[in-house]
Amino acid sequence: MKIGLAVEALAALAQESRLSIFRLLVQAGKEGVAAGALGEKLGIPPATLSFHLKTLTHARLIKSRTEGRFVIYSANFSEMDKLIAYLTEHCCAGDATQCAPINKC
Amino acid sequence: MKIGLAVEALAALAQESRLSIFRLLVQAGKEGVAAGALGEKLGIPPATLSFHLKTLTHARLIKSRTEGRFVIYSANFSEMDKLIAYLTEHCCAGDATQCAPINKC
DNA sequence: TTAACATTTCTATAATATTGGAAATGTAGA
DNA sequence: TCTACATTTCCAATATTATAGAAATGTTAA
Repeated sequence: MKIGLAVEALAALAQESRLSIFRLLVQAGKEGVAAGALGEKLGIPPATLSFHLKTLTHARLIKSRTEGRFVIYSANFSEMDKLIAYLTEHCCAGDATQCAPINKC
Repeated sequence: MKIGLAVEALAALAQESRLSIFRLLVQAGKEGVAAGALGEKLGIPPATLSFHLKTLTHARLIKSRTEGRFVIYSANFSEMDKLIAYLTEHCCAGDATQCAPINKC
């Protein structure tokens, strides 16, 4: 992963509404959640929600598919894992015993 | 972890200089690196570096100790792990087989 | 094709973050 | 104490981001 993409992903998550959206989608799994349902659950007006969804999508953290009139969003798990790997890369000068364990997803 | 702290940590990492500083410290391990050495390695002027170190410290992602005239910074590994756990919490509606594995530190 | 609905784009305003020079602070050795 | 050095604070200019109303777009069902 290149630093620019990591910064973009972190910036996308560094905002309360977007972090809530992302975590909700992580918890929802592959099936995802419709845009409207997200907005209703989080109390975010349509235009604002759309702005945040675009930001998360551009950062590759979420993806969407269209089903009829609905746009269903879901987390991009492999990109999340890449980001985490980037943060922990070459941790502790190679001495893994120094590092606390990371919970598996 | 509360969402406000997670947002603060992510915002701290969502900036190229700070992400570089953090990764350098993650890779350095417990011993850490002096402020000046960080600035020199990354080509960041003192005032700017100090601003970024303060931001990372306030977000609890790094910590410092004083040794003579030097201030030695090091990564706060347990806080990093908490942040990662917060992002992946309750992943995939409890179906762990849906999720890609996360590399251990 | 018309009406209802879901979502996005456009736009302006308000709020927040980044940068680095200059000065201040604190530490150590002579 | 005096001087050199490491780091931080102060400050102002500049850049970036968040918000949400209104209008536009696209989809479905009757």
